[in-house]
Amino acid sequence: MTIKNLPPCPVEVTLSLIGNRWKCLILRDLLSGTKRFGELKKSVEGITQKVLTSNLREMEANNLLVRRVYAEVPPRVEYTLTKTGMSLRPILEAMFVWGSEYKEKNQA
Amino acid sequence: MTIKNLPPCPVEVTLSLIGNRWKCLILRDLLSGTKRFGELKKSVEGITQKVLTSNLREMEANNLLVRRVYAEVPPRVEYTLTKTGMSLRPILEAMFVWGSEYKEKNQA
DNA sequence: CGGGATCCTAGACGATACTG
DNA sequence: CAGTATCGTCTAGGATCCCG
Repeated sequence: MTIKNLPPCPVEVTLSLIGNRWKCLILRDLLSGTKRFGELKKSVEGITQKVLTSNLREMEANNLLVRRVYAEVPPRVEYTLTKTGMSLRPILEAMFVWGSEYKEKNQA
Repeated sequence: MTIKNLPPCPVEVTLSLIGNRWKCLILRDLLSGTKRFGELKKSVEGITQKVLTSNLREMEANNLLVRRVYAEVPPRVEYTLTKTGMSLRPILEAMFVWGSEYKEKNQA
């Protein structure tokens, strides 16, 4: 998926950028602020480093987040949402709200 | 994914039910009202009947839609969102809004 | 028309080892 | 610590055929 040549339907545009489980969860965890690679690996339950890396790279390429490398030993790499990435918050919030209500109804 | 035993995080709950491209698109097309199988197959661009069927079955099992079969020849099968399915509208709307803005910025 | 049954493939994902 | 590299697995999805 190039950053150009987007689908005609806006919903599909969104799906092409965050239309997978992992990206949504990464997004969820970065909305509260900058995080290191290792922190994300812990908070995004069940993800492997390979998959985490590839998803982060794609999101970086799509301008949803920035990757900042610090020349230290041991190395430190931090990920921060861009303004564009931050603007996805309403979607995640809607998902949070709906999920909460669904849980309440179907599990309580 | 059983309807019980939901993930702790509400966002993950939502993802477990509509966390794939096809379900979101099916949802998008059913929000405007009841549709027949063949109509969905056309409007959900690129989906095969097998994948459409399996996704519809899962969404039915999760109580997001109802399947109504009419004893006619040729057969007619209609799909309608339940109240729960309808309640996902805000998520899809948020995706629509974000996708529109992203397109405008990155393609215009 | 709306599937079910079958077979097959690509790509997503996991596991492990290695490194600057 | 945060990766890259390699290999293996597995399943979502595609293609095709058939049927009530």
